[in-house]
Amino acid sequence: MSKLIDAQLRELTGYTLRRATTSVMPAVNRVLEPFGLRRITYSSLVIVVRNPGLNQSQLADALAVERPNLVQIVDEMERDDLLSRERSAFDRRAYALSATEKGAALEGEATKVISAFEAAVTAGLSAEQVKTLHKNLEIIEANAAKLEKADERQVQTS
Amino acid sequence: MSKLIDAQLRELTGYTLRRATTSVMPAVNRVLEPFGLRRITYSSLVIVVRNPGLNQSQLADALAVERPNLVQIVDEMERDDLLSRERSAFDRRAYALSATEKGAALEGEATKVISAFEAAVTAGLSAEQVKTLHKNLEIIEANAAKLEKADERQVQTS
DNA sequence: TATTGTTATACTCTATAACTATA
DNA sequence: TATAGTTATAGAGTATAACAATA
Repeated sequence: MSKLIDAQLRELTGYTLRRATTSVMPAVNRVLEPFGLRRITYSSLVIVVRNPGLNQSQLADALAVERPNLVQIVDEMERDDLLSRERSAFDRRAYALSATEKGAALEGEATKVISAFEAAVTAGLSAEQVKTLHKNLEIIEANAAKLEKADERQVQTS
Repeated sequence: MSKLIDAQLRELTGYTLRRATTSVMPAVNRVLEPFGLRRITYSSLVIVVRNPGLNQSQLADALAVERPNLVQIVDEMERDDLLSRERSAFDRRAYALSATEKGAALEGEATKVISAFEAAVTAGLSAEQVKTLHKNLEIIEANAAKLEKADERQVQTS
């Protein structure tokens, strides 16, 4: 019954996207909870492990998070001894971020479980279908970003 | 540069989904703003127009919104004269929701603009590719919901 | 002048407990 | 006992303005 009620909305990419995200996010949180991680701290850890020395602005940019909001995220991870802030030798305004041993180890363990979760959440889809899905989602992400940019320009000049 | 930094995360459905949603939602909001609507009120309006007489619990269920959170949404739409609450003849606890003339007209206008937005946000994808995308997103939504349900059972019995 | 990190703040979304009136 | 709608509330997530230190 309720599956038919929103039939028209199911034709909309925005709605379908939102429904899938709302369903998946709490599930991801549950997977990460035993590691003391949440989505944003796990994502940060993955990036810092693979890009040691990057600064907070670069991390915020990579994750599409506002700089002010990243501060408390990095605070939390530093407190949990997952990463460290060191003043950059080149630019004393910036902090060079790097994962601690504990952080790198935790990332490895969490990634194993995330991979298993990934398999479960994409059950019924082939590897190629998943790849296509990701590609198409990135196209949509870029399209929407372009629309927003155009809209901002319009607001500024009007 | 920053496109490569999160390469590993881009392999994850949860991450790619989240990024696309975060990009699309503000764009949808901008499209609806001139109509005095936000995503949830537009979605509610579409459903009520096509399912007149349904009650708030049914609407909340269809939209995957918690009942308490729907109250203020319906309040807002009633205040804006988009829909009306009438005590159900069959069950005096429930309200039968129906769109006002103004609400129905607004839904029609907003849907036209949303359709144009839909085309812009799926630019580069064929109608069939979009259809497949929606189908696969629904599979993922269902997979995640199943995982959450299983997890809840585990918590209850442990 | 511009940028890095920061503080303060506010708004939206989401979730839960507990109440009332009906069933 | 259970359900429909409601109130109150709290926690995430997200966004902006403004500041000090440094470039």
